[in-house]
Amino acid sequence: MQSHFDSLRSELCKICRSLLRVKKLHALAIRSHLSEDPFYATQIIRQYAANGDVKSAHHVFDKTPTRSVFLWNSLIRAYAQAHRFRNAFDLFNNMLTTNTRPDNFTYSCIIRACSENFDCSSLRLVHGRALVSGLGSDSICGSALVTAYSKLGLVNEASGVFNGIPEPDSVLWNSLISGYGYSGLCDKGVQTFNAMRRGGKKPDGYTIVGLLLSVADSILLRIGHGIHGLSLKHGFDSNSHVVSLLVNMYSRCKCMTSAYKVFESIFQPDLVTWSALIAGYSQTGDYLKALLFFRELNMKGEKADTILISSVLASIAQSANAGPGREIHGYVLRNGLGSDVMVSSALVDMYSKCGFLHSGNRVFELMPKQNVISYNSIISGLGLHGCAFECFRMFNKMLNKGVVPDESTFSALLCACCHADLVQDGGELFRRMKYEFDIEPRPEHYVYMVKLLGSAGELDEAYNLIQSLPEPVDKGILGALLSCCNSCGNSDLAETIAHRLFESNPNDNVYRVMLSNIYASDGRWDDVKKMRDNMTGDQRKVPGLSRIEG
DNA sequence: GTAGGGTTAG
Repeated sequence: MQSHFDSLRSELCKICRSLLRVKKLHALAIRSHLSEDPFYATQIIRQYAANGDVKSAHHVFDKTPTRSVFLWNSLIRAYAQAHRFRNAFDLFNNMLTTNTRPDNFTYSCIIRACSENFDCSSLRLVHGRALVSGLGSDSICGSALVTAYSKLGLVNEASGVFNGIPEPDSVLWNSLISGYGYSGLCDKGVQTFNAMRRGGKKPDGYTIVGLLLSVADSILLRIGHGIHGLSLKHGFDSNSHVVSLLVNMYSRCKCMTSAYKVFESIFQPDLVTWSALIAGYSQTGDYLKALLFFRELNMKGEKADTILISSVLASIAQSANAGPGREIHGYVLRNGLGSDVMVSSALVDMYSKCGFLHSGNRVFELMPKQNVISYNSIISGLGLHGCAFECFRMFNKMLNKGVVPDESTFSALLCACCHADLVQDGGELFRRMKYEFDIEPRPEHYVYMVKLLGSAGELDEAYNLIQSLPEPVDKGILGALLSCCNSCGNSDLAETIAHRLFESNPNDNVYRVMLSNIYASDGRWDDVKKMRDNMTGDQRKVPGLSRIEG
């Protein structure tokens, strides 16, 4: 405990020393009559901003009578980096009323702020102003625009900006490649990369990262291998961004052997790379390895941060063994991370999935501020424990607090209705989701509705719901109805649904097994045999193993 | 001006 306080005190001292240095520098500039010089004032603003003291930075700005474009840019950037977007925009608007014209760096800073604030209309407005100012073919402004549009999901607009710039530099090429990466457009990314090479531009670490971003499925593993080869060829394998993304790419492709090989090849992996490996094991279901590597990291004396702790808690939730979760909860409290919304939400989920709903509830109630994810975690936990009416109360509390529900909130609520067989409540929530909250139902919402209707014996209603959907209907939704036909003993409807599933999933024997079971319960043994004879491949089941940890 | 890890949806 003592060493923990020592380390906190040392961190605090470092911050104070750094801020003290800036204040001393500022005082010195005042004494030397340099504080009103825009050059020195800009440097001091930057130093205050780097130490998180935007108020003092603004004070220096106010006291500087001659305001250069650098001075304006430094304060706008200070506000943008502190996520105080309103202040940054106001300052930008004030700047427009002065004789100091914003330059390409002012625009790029404010463009980035628009995308970080998910403010598409302001982005378009700023883009228009940049064009009027004659910055339409400026690479610096252009790369910020390409990135901003891509991050808001408007990749076509991003490529429009790119095409408007006659001689793109490497940064602009990289911005477009990353834009396709964020959008999951792997082919487009590779095409742009080839065009970049034809244009005589050399790839760098940013290029490789941009390309790797879209490789998120094992179908694309061949392309991932190719990009990996390219990064080795160009010597980017020691670039920490490239390395962590390679680990992440192999994890997303469910190829943990390769992910580990990359990790193992690095001399000193940083926290992000450790985190990518641990999250990879966690997300591919290998929670034991995830925990093992978390312990190894701790043994090295490295400090885990909130992102890493959240990943590890997700692993523990899968393991359904609260012991290590409690240990990590202790670590969280000792390190003052208990007020972090991401960590607390992961704790709520971990406790409820490990069977300790009360502990999860307590963490939830002690959170200084809850967001949509924390509410989703507690609603899901309550639903999992069969407390449907508690879920509804929590949902109302969430609405009263002004927290806007999302798709996952309704997944958790509908799931709770399924657990408690509340058909009418489920139907009402499904309607509210669509019409009151304007959320388009996703396949899992239909799965819950079909399960709800089916388990209440309302198979026709469930079938009508499916018939209202455009083709191709998700196999999970059809599978849910097939399963309900089994419990209700409706073999006619089961045949119709099963044949739709056979057509779209000819190699998936699970639906043949389901239909044959329905035939069996009807005593239609000839049909059972036919169905079993139609199966492909090896049908032997691997025996399951269970374990309970005390 | 461009790049990396994250919590909920059983």
